[in-house]
Amino acid sequence: MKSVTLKDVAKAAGVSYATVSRALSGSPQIGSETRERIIKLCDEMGYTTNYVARSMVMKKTDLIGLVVPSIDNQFMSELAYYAEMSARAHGYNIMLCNSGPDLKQEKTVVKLLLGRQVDGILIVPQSPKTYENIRAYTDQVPTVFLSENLRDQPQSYVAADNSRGTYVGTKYLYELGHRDILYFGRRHTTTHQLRAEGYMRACQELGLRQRFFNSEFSRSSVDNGYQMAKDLFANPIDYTAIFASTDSNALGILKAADELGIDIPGRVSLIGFDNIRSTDLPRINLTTIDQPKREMAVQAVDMLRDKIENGTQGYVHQILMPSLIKRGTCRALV
Amino acid sequence: MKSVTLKDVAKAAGVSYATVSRALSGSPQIGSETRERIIKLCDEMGYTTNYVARSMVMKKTDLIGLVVPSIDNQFMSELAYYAEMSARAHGYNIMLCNSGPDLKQEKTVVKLLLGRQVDGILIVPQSPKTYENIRAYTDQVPTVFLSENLRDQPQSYVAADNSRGTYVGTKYLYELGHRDILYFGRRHTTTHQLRAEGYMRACQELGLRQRFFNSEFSRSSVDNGYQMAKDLFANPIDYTAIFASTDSNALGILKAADELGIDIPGRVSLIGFDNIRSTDLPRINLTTIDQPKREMAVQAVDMLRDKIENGTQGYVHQILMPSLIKRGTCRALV
DNA sequence: AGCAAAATCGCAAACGTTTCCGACTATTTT
DNA sequence: AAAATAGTCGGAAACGTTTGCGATTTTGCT
Repeated sequence: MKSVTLKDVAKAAGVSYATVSRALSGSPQIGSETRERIIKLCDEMGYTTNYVARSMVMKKTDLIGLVVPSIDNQFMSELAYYAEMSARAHGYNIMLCNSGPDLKQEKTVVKLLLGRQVDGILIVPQSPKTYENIRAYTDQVPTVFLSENLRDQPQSYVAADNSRGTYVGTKYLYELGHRDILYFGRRHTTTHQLRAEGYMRACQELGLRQRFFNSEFSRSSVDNGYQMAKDLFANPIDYTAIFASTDSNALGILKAADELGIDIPGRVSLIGFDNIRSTDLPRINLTTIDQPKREMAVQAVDMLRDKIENGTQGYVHQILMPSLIKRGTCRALV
Repeated sequence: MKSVTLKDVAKAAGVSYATVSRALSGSPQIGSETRERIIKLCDEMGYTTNYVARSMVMKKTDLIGLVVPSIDNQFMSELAYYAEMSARAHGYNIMLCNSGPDLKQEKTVVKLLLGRQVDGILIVPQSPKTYENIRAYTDQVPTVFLSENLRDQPQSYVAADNSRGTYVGTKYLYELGHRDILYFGRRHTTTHQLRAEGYMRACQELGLRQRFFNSEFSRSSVDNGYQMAKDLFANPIDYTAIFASTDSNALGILKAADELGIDIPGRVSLIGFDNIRSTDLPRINLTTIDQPKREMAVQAVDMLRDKIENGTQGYVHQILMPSLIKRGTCRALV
């Protein structure tokens, strides 16, 4: 359990440990024969540099704190995957924290991350209140928000163009012949406001009536989508398509519809948003709007690296293009 | 960006920084009035203890390395969720690494984690070769394997009783009236050997013929399940049920069957293994064997904590009970 | 009131690394 | 041949914390 230190190999090599450090770091300030001798000795002795000691003097941990509401969630775990891969490719490691359901825990974990001396924080906010919740810390360490649109708030973030997503989605529905499109979902976060706005803009251009069915729940899960959809379907169905603000909600709608014998897409077409993995499953085959999760994640770590390594100060907002994924839950009307 | 240190609050309080340290750590070796005064001063000044400096002297980082093949995977992200929650509840943070597709990357990341001085490593192996692959490191730091059954190898692990899972699954199928049950899946890891064994044992007890259809792929995804299933269904269907060694494979089978017009569960019943989230989706509703992911994760970090904190040496094998989840893809034969 | 004991606090070492600066050697220049 | 220069290397400080030990003060007891 006791690991070999610089001092150990220095003693073995008969040099000072400053020399060993220089040999490893590739400093020009050292002879090439001694360097090679030391390097060989290092891996013979199984030396690996102690990053916590290194971090101490370098005042840099090469650590990025990644905080997500819950990693147990297809959307976030996909983001996390790409973020970790990209971060590690650039020499960073990821410290993962679930910010859980409440704001208190979210604040707790970013405080923890600060104590860990992370070089930067990548956070996908759990609620619109997150910005205020952790604002006291965001000026202590480079921070970028991920996936949530903060509009023009003074905070760097990368998100999909949510408004455009719903816009092209309802246009697609229109082209399929749909004239009565219901928008299903909450509008409590900026992201979801934008999604609703994209729908509204398309409706205006197309001369369509705007119809909303709002979920009052703050968390978007298939369960509450299901509950809401049962309420929805208790009323007469005077629309031919539903735009769900979220794939999870769309899945809930699908479940309710199946139970009630409402044919999708026969009776009503359905389109979701996010393109989480589950939408591509057999029998589900949900038409949806893709958020470019890979791009979002790598852009976010690039942005963060820029702040960390170059000390870039201002706030940059990166908006990525979503794309329509045509699958099986939208029917063309004759 | 410059954070306040012990020395800063010591100066402000007019005491030595040793005193401040003791005040925070709750040492009895300090007056209660000075303690409270210092503590108040600390959060006035926004002091948070620097964990890297602390780790340096304590020779303990309170860090657990979590390495998974890819966090982008429902099964692993669920494990990761519970592991992080449980770890943090006990004062540990999680350093997340994807071990990627190849053994080289897996070895690389555990070496990295060693350099990071993590107190322990939690690893869900990417292949049966993982044990050999990282054995050089597992005696340098407490390590527990997660989800993969290592049989009686000298390595602590926690896994589900895979053999029992398939055993009760095929018994269930039998009770439903099925007499021709095909086992679908690879058998290259110990875990999958055990699953196959459970099936075989049940078949022997029940007097059933054993039928196998093996996937030669090493990775279990819905895509290769789909490819294999298309091959399978090219042959005559002389069985009434399929036991898929994995939910992912089961999903692939479902896809192939739907395309070919083979009714599930009308023509053939289907049961999976793992109980990943997707199996509970509408229209999928896959009958499956649940791995108790939450229990597995918390038991794994408990085991790791025991090694870390108590220096427990030996190898302990924790086998958790799976359970049958009856859903809609298994039909009773009249 | 005097002394032992307990309580409280400061000093300084230590953890393992990086890097500035100075010292020493070998090489080149005048 | 002497001096300047370049090339190598070691000494030591520094990063921010914890903690053993000693010093000082306060308390308790007779």
